[in-house]
Amino acid sequence: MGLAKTEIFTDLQNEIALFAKAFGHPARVAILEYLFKIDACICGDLVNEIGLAQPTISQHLKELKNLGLIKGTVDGTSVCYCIHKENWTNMKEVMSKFLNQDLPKSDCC
Amino acid sequence: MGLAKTEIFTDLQNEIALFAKAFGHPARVAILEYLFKIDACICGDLVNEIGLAQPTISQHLKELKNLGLIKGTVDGTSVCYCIHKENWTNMKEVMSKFLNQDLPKSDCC
DNA sequence: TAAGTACATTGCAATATTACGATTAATATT
DNA sequence: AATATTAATCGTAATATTGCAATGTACTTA
Repeated sequence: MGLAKTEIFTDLQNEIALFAKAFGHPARVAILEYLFKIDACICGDLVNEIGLAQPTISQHLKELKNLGLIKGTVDGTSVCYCIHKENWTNMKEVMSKFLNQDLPKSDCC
Repeated sequence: MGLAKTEIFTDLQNEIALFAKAFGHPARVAILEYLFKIDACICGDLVNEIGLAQPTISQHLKELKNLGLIKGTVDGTSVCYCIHKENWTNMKEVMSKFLNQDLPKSDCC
C-alpha cells in the first residue's frame, strides 16, 4: 500500500521515522553535509555542488525545510539556506536516544 | 523515477542514507526498540507486539537483517531475533559522526 | 505419518518517492 | 519596459515501499 500505518505507533516512533526518512536519501545527506562544511548560508551553489537537476534539488530542500532541519531566507533572486541550529539540536537529541539505547548484555544468538 | 542516483554520491553518503532508510519506518523503529527493551532474543512475539500482519513483520525483519542490524537464529519452529551488537555499534559510529557535525558559528539567516 | 505451529515467500494493489522538462514567479539589471 | 537570473511549482514517467491474503517450508508433536 506504500502507506505506513502510523496510528498504531507512538508519536516518538513516528517522529524518529520521519527524521530518519529525511536522511534516507544521499542527496539530502550531501546537501546537509555541504551546509555544515560551508559553515554559513548557501545562496545558490547547491545545484552545482550536488549533481542533480534544479527542480530535484529544490524538492529535496523543501522536504528538509518542511521538517525544520534547514531554513531558507530570500536574498534578491536567490535563496540562502542554512542549518536550523535549534531544530537540528532537538532532532539530534531524539535520534541519539534511539541510537544509544543500552545493548543487551546477554549474548543469546 | 523513484530511483536514487547513488553513483554521484560518496560511499559514506550512500551508507548513511541506507542506515537512515532502515529507521525510516515506524514499524522498524518499534521492532528495534522492542529488541532493546527485552534485552534478549525474541522468539516469536513480534507479530503480537507490533500490530501488523505476519508477512509484513517478516518483511521488515528481513530488511533489518539484510542491513546487518539484527540477526536471527532458528530455534525449532520459531526464529530468535536480536540486535547485532557489533554492527549496531559500527552503524552508530557512522550516524553519530553525521549528526554531531559542528554547527556553524555564524548566525546568517 | 498426520496435524499443528512458526515463519518465509509470492503475488498483487495502493501509495510514495525520485527525477527532470517545462513553466511560472519574483526580483535584478540593462 | 525588456531581459536575465534564480528558484519554486506542475506534470509526468519510472521505480520503490508498504501491507496483506494466499501459499510454501520446516520443524514438532500427537
